[in-house]
Amino acid sequence: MYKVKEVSTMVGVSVRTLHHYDRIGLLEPETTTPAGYRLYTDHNLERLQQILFFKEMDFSLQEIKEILDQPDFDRKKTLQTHKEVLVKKKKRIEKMIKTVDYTLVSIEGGIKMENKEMFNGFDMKEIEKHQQKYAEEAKQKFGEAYNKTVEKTKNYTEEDWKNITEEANGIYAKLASRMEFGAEDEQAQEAIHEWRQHITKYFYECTIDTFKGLGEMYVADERFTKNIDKHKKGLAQFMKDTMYIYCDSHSK
Amino acid sequence: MYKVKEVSTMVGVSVRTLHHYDRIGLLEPETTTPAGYRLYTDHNLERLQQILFFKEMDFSLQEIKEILDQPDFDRKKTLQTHKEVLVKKKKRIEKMIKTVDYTLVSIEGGIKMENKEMFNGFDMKEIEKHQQKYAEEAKQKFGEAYNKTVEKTKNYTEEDWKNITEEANGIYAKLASRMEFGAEDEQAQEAIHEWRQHITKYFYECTIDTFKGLGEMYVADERFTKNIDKHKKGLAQFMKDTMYIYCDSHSK
DNA sequence: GTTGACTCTAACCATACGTCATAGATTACG
DNA sequence: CGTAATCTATGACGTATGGTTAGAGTCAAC
Repeated sequence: MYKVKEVSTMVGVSVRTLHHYDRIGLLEPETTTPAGYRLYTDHNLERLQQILFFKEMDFSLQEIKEILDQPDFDRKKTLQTHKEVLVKKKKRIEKMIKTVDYTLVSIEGGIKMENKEMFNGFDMKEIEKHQQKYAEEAKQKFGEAYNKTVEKTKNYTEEDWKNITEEANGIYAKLASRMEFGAEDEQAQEAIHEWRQHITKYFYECTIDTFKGLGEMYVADERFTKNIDKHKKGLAQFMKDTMYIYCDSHSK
Repeated sequence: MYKVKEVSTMVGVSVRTLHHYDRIGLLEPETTTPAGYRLYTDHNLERLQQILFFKEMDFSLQEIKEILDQPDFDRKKTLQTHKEVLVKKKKRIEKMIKTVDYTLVSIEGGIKMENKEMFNGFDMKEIEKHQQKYAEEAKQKFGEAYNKTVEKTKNYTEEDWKNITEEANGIYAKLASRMEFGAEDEQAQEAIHEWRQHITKYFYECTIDTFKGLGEMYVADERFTKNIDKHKKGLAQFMKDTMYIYCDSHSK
């Protein structure tokens, strides 16, 4: 049980923010002392992490509340939708940068910029319309099945997790031991097949396409790479190669 | 003289916004009727355009007020500073997109993401610190010379502008007439030299580097291209090439 | 028992307007 | 000229996310 200050320094949010989240019902502490002190559990902290994640993604607190409170919510679709918004924002910022560049060159080069041209790149209303559209769509999807994806893992016990982790580690070890024989090594291919079965069994149906994309992610995103290379240096790259061969020979 | 509704539809802002800008002293109408109706002049509209420009650039209304009211303000530096903020924002969004991608793949591939990793890419506080730093710097620069750049052209009369435009058109015509002879044509080189002199005389000291950058902008930014090609199709490209040769032979 | 660190609630502040509500002004039309 | 429709004005409340006091109670240490 943590008091506000502790949570505050641990997670990096202000005490006021915790008060605020409590008031709007976004994050209520598990219990309070007789004196009214808020006491947060680890469970509360987890929710706070989730809140911060979606906040980083630029969801509003209201939206986050709806997302987290509605157990039937499809996180995946929401994230995909949200990604489109982000891409649009990025494009808008790129346009802003371009316009600033243009303005700077204009100042330097003495070109008189007509006001109309100055605004050429922008169409805020269009952008806002899009954002609204996406927001509405996202809200409509709020009623859909949340745990199609997440519920599956949500109900795993500590015991389950231990087993899953052990199995995974076994596969990692097998793969690591075959690194010297190259990605086409038969036993490596067997192991990588096991890996796909593992994912499908415990997490999500892992199609060939998904599996291939996953492999690419292993080396493209350092957070994956670092995690995997904990077992053996270079394993991430090896897994990617092996997965590539595997997918190639399994795709029709 | 335009009434609120007219301005509103002309420029595309709400009446309420005009009221607001009036109240905070950002944009006060030239006069009012005895009945209190706001009457805006063309001059007011120009200021409104400027306001919208800076707003698009994500300046706050307060900042815009300071920028526009302080005649000793260096727009160029402010824009440069601001550009850095934009670039940072862009990078942040890119990270957000990456994290969303990561999360999606994680969901699909069944990788359990540790919370700490989930936040790997982010350091909001750092970003905010930077933004604040830039904002402060920008504010400090607010006292500096505004019209080092802009005042020069600000005092030009209609007559001046007519002459400048005529001279510019002459140079454009000369260049257009030499397009068939290629960028190294002597007369083209002469004309492009005149163009640089023209810019330096009427607008801003145009160094070789600036001139070269300007030339690139002519083809890289369609707003420039379109403007220039009004005189003759392909002129922008030709000017860029000619400027390139010119700068090459004049550098050092 | 006193001090210092921590906690609580309440309330005001800021952004950039949207959204009424109420009332006066202007314009169009018959 | 009378009336309706349209436009305008001010005023005030609401929104979102907390920051920032302010006054007061709580807790642990010395």
